[in-house]
Amino acid sequence: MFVEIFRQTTNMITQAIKIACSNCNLRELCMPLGLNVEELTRIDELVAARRPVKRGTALFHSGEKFSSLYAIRTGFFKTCVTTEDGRDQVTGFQMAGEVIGLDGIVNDQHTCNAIALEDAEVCVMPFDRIEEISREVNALQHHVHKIMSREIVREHGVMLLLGSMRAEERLAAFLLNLVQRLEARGFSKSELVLRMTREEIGSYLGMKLETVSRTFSKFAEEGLIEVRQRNICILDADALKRIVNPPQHCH
Amino acid sequence: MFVEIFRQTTNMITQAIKIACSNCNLRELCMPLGLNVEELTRIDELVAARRPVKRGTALFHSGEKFSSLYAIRTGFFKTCVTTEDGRDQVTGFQMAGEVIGLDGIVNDQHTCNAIALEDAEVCVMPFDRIEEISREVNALQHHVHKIMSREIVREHGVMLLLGSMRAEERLAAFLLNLVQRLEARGFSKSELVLRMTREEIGSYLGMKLETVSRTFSKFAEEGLIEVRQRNICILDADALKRIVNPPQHCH
DNA sequence: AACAAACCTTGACATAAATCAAGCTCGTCT
DNA sequence: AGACGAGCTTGATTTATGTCAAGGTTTGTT
Repeated sequence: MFVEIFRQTTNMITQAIKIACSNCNLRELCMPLGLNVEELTRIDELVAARRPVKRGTALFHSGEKFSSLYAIRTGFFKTCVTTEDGRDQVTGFQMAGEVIGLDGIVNDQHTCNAIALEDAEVCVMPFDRIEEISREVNALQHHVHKIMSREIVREHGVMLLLGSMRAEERLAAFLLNLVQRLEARGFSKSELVLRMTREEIGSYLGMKLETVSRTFSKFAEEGLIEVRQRNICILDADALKRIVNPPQHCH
Repeated sequence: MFVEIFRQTTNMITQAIKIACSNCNLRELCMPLGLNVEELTRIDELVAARRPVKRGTALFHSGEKFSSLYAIRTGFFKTCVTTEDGRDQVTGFQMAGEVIGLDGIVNDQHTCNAIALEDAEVCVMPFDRIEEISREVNALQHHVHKIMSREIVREHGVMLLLGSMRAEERLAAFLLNLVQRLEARGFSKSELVLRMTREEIGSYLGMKLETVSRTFSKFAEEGLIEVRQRNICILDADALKRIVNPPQHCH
């Protein structure tokens, strides 16, 4: 009996601690900075629940009713859109601290699928609650706007990549972007483990998996990277940067 | 003296009428629906000014400080991003009732250029005012979120197009999208005048201007459209749709 | 341990689109 | 009116990437 109560109590405490953004080490990634205590308390009400997502399963599907945004706590996701005729386009890869589900707001239903590429956990933030608290906490309001604007700008970058770069440039840009985001999360800036297949990379970058593979091999031959399956080691980041942004000729 | 006062008075009235969203025939395109009188009054405070933009000139440039969103009243814009090495990517074409400038929110400066493709006029909506009124008018708050979400979803569509479609499919999708938006504004669903060059279309669709031109010619030969310079007449919209979404085989 | 299923790599060949080049059309400026 | 320039079309050729195919590696399962 006593043991049971103890267990319940610690569970409740654990829950309370687990759910609170104010205690979350990812807070600086998904929440606004410089909040006072009162505002922090309000923010803690944002997250209704945590939800685990098993590798290979969907956090949400295209067509599903939209109700919440999700902040990734752990794990790695891809989002992809599918056409009627079965074409599939990966629209992004998301990691801890990033927010997904923004596509669902406009028509109150999701327009893409979010698939976990490894076992993951997300914070479920009901959107009506976000809007409610946004009205009171200005910093949150602006933060939401920034997150959406950031996604728009990111997609501009992808359009540039897809619309005007060649395969090598795309893959170099992709790798640099990944390590840069991983570095911001405290990981190495030279070693990384790809969580996605060559085919998923290819879909994102608008090229076939064989071309992805060949381009990896080419980079490896040239000594820019080391490839062992999904383990990539970046040996010459500057060279990759030069591939993305060829230095100008002065004529 | 009397004449002067009269002139000033009518000017003020004209200004008041011109500026008010509540009197604007585009309101249903850029503003939320179903507002009460009180809310409408608040909304009218959103637009600080009208601003004319001459053909070929920029509404804003990449790098410029962000302060406002712009609702297009008349005219036609393109937005484009430029890389250090001079590559240029058109990220969108915008027409009356659409809102531009969302890219500037995240870093407080614009990340793309907005160029008028014909003489235009925009409503200047200072963003801090938008945020302020959003806190009071829930419908506006949600509307802003929807506009941003819509842009994200639109860009997903462009990524699909750039990442997985062939030249003909891209151009067909482009034409169908244009007439669909024009139709929503009361224009013909079969005739349209392109406001942009073949090169700008090509930049948007990730292909060269020659390929755009050839593909137009091919569609014309096949009787799907009629092309006379920038005047396009859509003769067989269904065929264009079939190009974008090839009908499924039943195996 | 053996096997299967994904996933990845590499080669040979095919092709869509880019590039290069020439000439045309239309609007506009002198 | 004539000339110029921007924009467009079309042809010939090249090239980057896709396609098809075979075999290799890793991981997970019975």
